[in-house]
Amino acid sequence: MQISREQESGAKQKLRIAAEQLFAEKGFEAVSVRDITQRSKSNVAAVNYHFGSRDGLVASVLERCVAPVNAERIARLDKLEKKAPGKVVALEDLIGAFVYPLVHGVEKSELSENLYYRLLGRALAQQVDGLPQQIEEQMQGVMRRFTRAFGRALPTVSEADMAWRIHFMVGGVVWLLMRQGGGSPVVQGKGQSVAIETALGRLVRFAVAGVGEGHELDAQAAKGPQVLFDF
Amino acid sequence: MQISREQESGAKQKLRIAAEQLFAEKGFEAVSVRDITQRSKSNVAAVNYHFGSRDGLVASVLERCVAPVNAERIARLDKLEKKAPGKVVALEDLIGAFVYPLVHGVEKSELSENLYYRLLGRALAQQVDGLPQQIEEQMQGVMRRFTRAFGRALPTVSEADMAWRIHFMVGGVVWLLMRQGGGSPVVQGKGQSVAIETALGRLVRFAVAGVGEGHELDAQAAKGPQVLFDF
DNA sequence: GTCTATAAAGTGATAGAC
DNA sequence: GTCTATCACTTTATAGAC
Repeated sequence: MQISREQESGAKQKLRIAAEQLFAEKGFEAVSVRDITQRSKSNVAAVNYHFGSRDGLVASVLERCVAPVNAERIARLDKLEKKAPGKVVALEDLIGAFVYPLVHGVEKSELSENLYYRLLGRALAQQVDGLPQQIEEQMQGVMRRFTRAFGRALPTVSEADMAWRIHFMVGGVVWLLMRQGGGSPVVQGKGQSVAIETALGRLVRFAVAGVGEGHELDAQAAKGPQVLFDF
Repeated sequence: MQISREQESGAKQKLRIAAEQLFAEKGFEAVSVRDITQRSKSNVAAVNYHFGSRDGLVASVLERCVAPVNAERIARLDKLEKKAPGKVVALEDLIGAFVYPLVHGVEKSELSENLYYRLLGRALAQQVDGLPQQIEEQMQGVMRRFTRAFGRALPTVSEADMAWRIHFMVGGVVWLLMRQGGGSPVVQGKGQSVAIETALGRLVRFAVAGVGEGHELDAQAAKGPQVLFDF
């Protein structure tokens, strides 16, 4: 039976889901083709038939994971910039547009919430070892657009400084995702597990303060370089 | 020849250095025993002789990497708390005590700066998949002590909220380390590579703002819950 | 499309010579 | 301590039957 371009056969889907689960649990390097075909109850040749190779499957999972997040980020940023043309988009709105799309794919995913976030975190962390070129370029495009928008929101912050602040924010995002899926609550002590929306809300507050650091003071008294925290 | 407890034989050291390099480059999962013995120009049995197993070598590298950082963190925190007994240690000093020890081991390391930070970042990120129990416990002890100290510095912030803020700060640390060692500059655009001290300084500023978020306002007008950034 | 069988190379670990 | 040879097993990938 012919299947439309957007769909995948049942066997292919079963394969992909098993792969996503295992990658989320153990990481992309620590899972063999046999682990995947065993869990999806298919045979060892299936991965190569449907995805060309193990690497092809990994790339496919990475793309399905990351691309929708980036698309949603751009869509939200577009909307914000169109809503008030010529005006500056507020910092908290920009950070929200960058952070909240992370929950966008969870409903469509066949994985549990925890596993989904863990997978997404691992996928984003793969930037360290290099993502497939296509995703890498998409990622760079997103970062460029957001860096520019952040720069407009905080004109007194230098481009290099802004890039670092965004970098630290991204670190918070990736770390939150990777550990959110750990099964055990992240917060020590009384720690109970917490919904991702709550955690993302806290992250946005944190990032607004960190990224906007010193800016409200520059704005109220824009007279040369501020040396508020000097150490 | 007998060697003292603190030293390691030349062969063992060569093995460890090669392992550290390869782990930093490719990650702990993606390096085989043979990769390591080839680079260190020893034989395949050497790893098992000196470290018991591949896992033993990984654990040894993780410990040599992480333990000194944690020890230095505790030492600095001790010093800060002893300097002004009964008084509250300032937030920026606490964050400095948590962050700056990360550069403590680079001089003693035989690795290049970039590789060293990449290795340290990967080691810290291993918390996601579980560190050896000993290190895990040490890590938890450090986090507990710092969380308490942070709580004293910012008494208006709830324990759970504080844990999350520290969590995001840690994310920034891990991400910075993992990407600092990427070879290519982290900062896009004009991006030139930057000394770790500069980057850590920026991270500290970011974290002081993020962790202390809303606190200066609570302090100047401590009248019930603040809803400054509500979205 | 699905599956078995198998190729070809790689894996961690170890016995035993030196 | 060092090294070679080798074991027992796993790895990705593919040829070819159905």
